[in-house]
Amino acid sequence: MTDETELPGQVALLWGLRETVRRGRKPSLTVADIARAAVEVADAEGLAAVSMAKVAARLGNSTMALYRYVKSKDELLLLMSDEAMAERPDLPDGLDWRTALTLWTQGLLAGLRRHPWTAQIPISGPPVGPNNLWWFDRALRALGDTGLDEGDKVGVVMGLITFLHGRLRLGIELSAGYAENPEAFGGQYGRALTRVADAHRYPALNKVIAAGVFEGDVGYDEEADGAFGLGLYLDGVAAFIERRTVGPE
Amino acid sequence: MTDETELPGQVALLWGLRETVRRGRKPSLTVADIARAAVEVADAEGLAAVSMAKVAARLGNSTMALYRYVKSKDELLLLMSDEAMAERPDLPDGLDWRTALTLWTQGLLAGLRRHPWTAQIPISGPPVGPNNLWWFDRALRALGDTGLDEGDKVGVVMGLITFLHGRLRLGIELSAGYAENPEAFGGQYGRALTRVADAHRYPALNKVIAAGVFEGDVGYDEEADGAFGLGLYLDGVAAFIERRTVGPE
DNA sequence: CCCCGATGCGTATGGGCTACGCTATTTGGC
DNA sequence: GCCAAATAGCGTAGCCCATACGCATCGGGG
Repeated sequence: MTDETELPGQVALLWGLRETVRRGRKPSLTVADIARAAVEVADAEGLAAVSMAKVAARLGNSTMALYRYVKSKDELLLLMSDEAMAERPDLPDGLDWRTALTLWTQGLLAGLRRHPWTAQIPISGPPVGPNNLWWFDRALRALGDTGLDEGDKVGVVMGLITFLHGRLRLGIELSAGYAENPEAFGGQYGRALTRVADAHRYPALNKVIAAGVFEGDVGYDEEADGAFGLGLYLDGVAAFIERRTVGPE
Repeated sequence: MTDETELPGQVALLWGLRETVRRGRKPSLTVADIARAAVEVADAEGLAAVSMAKVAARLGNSTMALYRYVKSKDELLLLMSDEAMAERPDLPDGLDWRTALTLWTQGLLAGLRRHPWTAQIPISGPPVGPNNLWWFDRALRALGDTGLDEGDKVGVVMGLITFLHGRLRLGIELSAGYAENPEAFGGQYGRALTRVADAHRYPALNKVIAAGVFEGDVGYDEEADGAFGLGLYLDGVAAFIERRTVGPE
């Protein structure tokens, strides 16, 4: 029971733990090279443009050479989703939990904005890559001195991550769509809705439209919602911490 | 300015507003038929299995026939993402906002659990389909008598939807992965982490592991997080409503 | 009754993933 | 020094996919 529980292959892959080899031709690539090249393609041309052939070409190898490093394209996608979070900002220690989590969120979102395609990669399991775990650890650390027990900390962080994944999809993906196709938004949006959503069946929606909320651009104001939705969640966390630390102990 | 501002083609498609035709052969399908068939395929075999050929076969038509109704596969995906929310539960009126939003959330999540692939469809614009707008309207209605102004209501609902999208990805997609591949989770998860995440670089994470939070199954407890994360957000909303209605007016 | 216009669809093109087997390269053991 | 084993690199080919194009087919208006 000391050591050799076999690691799930994908975990080993993410951490670069390949058995040191003796015989045979030397590898000309590393798994990390491949992940980086794939991320570059996705950043430049979108996730749909990531093909084994294109990634291989960027590395100066043939398509099939990649399969010596990666079992399938799905494995490559897994690598990419860890590589996308590779940029780790400086997060100073010793801040109060709310400031720390706000900075953490901003840092994470900044990274995700650089790789908006992460939202399109299906999630196949809990986080196991080194970069994902680093972010997880830093969020837990921010809650270090709140007096919450470890299980509650995980709950709070999971909730926050949950929120951010939604933010990624709605905010970032939506603004990417906006950048590509502004005429679908703009004043047209509210006007199209009135044409189609009659007041009888959608009363609350029509009240919003009548109040002019959708006038002008609907480009999803990052700043506003970032402060808004996240702020509300953190308010809830604050209330939770108070409840927990006043009650027991 | 009375009427004929051209609707964006995709909006017309979603609402079934095609010009009534006079001459020519009769269509054997409707756009709704196609959307339904595509949803059935995705439910049964996953989004990746949705191909024009498979959808057409299920309808007894040839592949190319679909292109008389839909310009591209992307348009079909748009139709699917509205069709996936077609089931509209009874949401009683006259509840307080918090109960109403909780019920709303549960109803929405129940639908999404039946169509977990929705998380993988890229978002290309604001909601325009009839079903999406129905859900939007009902959430706004739940906030009807809170005294918030219309813009704030939209903010709260957007935040909630943001949260739910994350929930969809992390909760639902993750449990789908769990169902397919339980051995990647289970007790193995915590154990794999200790093998790989050394205590020096991930101190907060290791404290959590040491506390036994990851013992047993990590199947992402739907109930727990549903109440947990959502509850925290709603607590924040409650504080917000209080602030807003006490301050002005 | 005929013909215009719309639908249905067969074919072809260009791309994608990946199984398979051959070649090239490296090194451990003798 | 040399061989054999082990490994990397990759060309080929099979299969599936989205979709452009052109022709066959149908149905109602004149």
